[in-house]
Amino acid sequence: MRQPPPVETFPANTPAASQIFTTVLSHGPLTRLEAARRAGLSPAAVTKAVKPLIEAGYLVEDTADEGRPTLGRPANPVRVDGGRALFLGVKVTGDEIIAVLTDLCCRIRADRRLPLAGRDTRSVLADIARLVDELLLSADELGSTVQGLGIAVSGDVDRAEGVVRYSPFLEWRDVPLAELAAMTCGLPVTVDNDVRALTVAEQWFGEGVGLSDFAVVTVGAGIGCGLVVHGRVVSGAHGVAGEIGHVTVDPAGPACHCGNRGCVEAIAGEAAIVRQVRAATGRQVADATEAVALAHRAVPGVREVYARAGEAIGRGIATVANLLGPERVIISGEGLAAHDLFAGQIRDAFTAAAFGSAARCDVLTRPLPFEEWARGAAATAIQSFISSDHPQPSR
Amino acid sequence: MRQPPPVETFPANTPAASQIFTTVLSHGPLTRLEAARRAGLSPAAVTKAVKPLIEAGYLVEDTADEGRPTLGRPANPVRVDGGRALFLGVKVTGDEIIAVLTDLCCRIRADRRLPLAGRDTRSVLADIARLVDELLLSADELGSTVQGLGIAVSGDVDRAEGVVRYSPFLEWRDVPLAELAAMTCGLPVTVDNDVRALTVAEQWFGEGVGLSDFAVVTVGAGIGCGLVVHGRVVSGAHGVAGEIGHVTVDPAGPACHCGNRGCVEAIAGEAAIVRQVRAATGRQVADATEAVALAHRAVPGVREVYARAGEAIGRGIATVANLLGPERVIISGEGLAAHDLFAGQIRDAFTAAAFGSAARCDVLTRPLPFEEWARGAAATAIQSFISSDHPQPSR
DNA sequence: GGGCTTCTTTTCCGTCGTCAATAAAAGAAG
DNA sequence: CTTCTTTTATTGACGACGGAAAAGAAGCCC
Repeated sequence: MRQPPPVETFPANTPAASQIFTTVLSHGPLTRLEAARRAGLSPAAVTKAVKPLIEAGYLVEDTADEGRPTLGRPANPVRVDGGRALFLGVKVTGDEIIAVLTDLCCRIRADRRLPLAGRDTRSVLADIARLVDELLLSADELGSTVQGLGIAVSGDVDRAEGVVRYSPFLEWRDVPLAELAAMTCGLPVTVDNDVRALTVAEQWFGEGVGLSDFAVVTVGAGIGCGLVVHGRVVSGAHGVAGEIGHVTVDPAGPACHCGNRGCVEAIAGEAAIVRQVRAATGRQVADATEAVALAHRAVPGVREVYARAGEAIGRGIATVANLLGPERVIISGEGLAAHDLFAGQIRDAFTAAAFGSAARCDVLTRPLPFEEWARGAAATAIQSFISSDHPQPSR
Repeated sequence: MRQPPPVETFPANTPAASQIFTTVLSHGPLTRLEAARRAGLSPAAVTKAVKPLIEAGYLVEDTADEGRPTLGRPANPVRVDGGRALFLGVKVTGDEIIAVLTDLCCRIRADRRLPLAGRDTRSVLADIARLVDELLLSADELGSTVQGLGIAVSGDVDRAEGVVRYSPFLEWRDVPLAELAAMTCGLPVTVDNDVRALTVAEQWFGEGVGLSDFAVVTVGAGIGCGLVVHGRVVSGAHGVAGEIGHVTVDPAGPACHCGNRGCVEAIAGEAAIVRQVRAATGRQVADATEAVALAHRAVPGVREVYARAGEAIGRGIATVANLLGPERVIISGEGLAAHDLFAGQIRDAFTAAAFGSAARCDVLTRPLPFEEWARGAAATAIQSFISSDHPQPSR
């Protein structure tokens, strides 16, 4: 195994410094005055926080002198130097591992995929280590060092403890993944639920920037949901939240693997759609791609399946909006390949079922390449790095 | 109009002091060491925070020396002196006003009810003023002074601005109620949504004490829901949240006044139940009380109506649990008069529809006398008083 | 080159909370 | 009856942090 570089500590000890850095990270180049206003702090505090960050190379002065007002001393915006530090993000599914190398601004610099050799902890860890090694080489070529590794797993994950409590796809229970991976890779490791990781990425680097209340809904094999309330990602008292996939939208609907009937996932999940398309056409349909193709060829009955799926998703989103009143809902996921097939139904069902001001919620779709999941994992690593609450690799 | 007493300022300027006071308020008598542990502060901080609070009379040393361990210096617990300050809580419905006088510990000391003379702002304000005056007299008899007034109104309320954005029952739009009432009564006024006010009361003085994630579901004329996430009451980006009443539980269900079908409220709201009981029995049924009576007399078809209502409520609660993963759900409201008629169904439907760990959520029912709504309003006033973010009466 | 405006930095200061040492209040031991 | 032990509370020194205000800096305009 390659020896990873020594890990630095981030020179933002105080809450204010951390907050200012995050503000600049999310809102791009900012003058000190603007940063102060955005973070609700005094300009003096910004100067004090920024200085060590510039000295350490995490921030740089931006000499973009355009659109400057003609009067007064020119502003001196600062921005994050993305190349200053690199991070790894790994998404583990039931079949494969997707890994990305990102910079500090969470831009993807390299990526790798690897089919899963086996689902036992040992095998998965070995596969992760292999991809990590490859990406560490890419990092060397970029002339920067990797400061953390984020791993995203679907299921019940305790981020604080770095433990995968239960993963249905991997059939894992109480696996201390952060500790294990830290020992294997020699990097600080953050482990989180995949949808929450994606939500963090949206919150810091995507369409959730600056919003204190929003939701991310992922449409794919499952239907997931990440929630941000009061500016924080919701984890629930028992580590599980955002199970929009198992919100009942039709008590008379099809049975779901969860034991209930008419869950969103039982109508709009990938498996459910494939099953319904098969039933409607009487043809062999292997996967979602084929189902979409049939729909686009206007095979009778297929579009109706997607319409029903869109309706279920729209109702689910309306439920979230009615309960939490988010400012925005970001719909994402592999399932958006079929976007044109149900976008209208999502919108209609949402509008119909959203109550009062909840309808003012902004619903947008955002196509999501699969690497995005891994990028989410990297975002959690960046978050941990900045908050300096890294679980130290214990070896 | 009686001259109300001058308003004091609460001697807990620092966040830590405020937090320690709140901790003692919610958790009853606490030794300084315990309070420190609970609030996550040093014992020294507690001593410093407690001293001025004792001097000002808000805290008193409790000399309850029972169950003391036999060794070491005896602990010296402190508790809040409820009688030190009084508060008024007013709940305004479409028909009447309920007002309570509480002490600092939010114990009800006196209460009044008054049918609404009219629904226009002027008339309602006059009625509020009348009840406030009466209760200020009671306050004099108790030998303490009133430090704030809380008003709870159903609908879309902006607490920070003290404005009722929209109240369907009163047909109000953008009424600056806090300012108006402050001028009329000469007290600091806090205005909040009624369900949120009740949630605050549960959070500080009820079954939500010590929980960072829980929900309050009210069953009555409407079905409401207050949410606490990350220890804070959720208000939503547009001021509306917790609309569990308009979560769809059966797309084939009865039409709701909100324009949708199969909302929880359209099945389990008071009006819906009365309508269904009428249809099932063919009898004249005036209100919920009669409907409950019919059910208790085992009139055919009536119990089924309640069973359906319980199922709808249970599903709604399961939806909340699936999305937010609260630690507890507190079911409350006037509708609980029919508690025995649907408690079983609520529980069954919840268990069936709750996914994974969400089912570990603790669902409890809590009968709620109508004054409790007004007590919730008082709780918001207490909260404002302690946080010292009182909107000053501007006159 | 002053004057003006706006952004940034510096210096000083008050606040707050922790640390570590000390005091206090018992019962237990001798 | 004194001293020790144990636990709780208080004190005072200290350091960190962020704000206020004033000074400095860097342009444009005349």
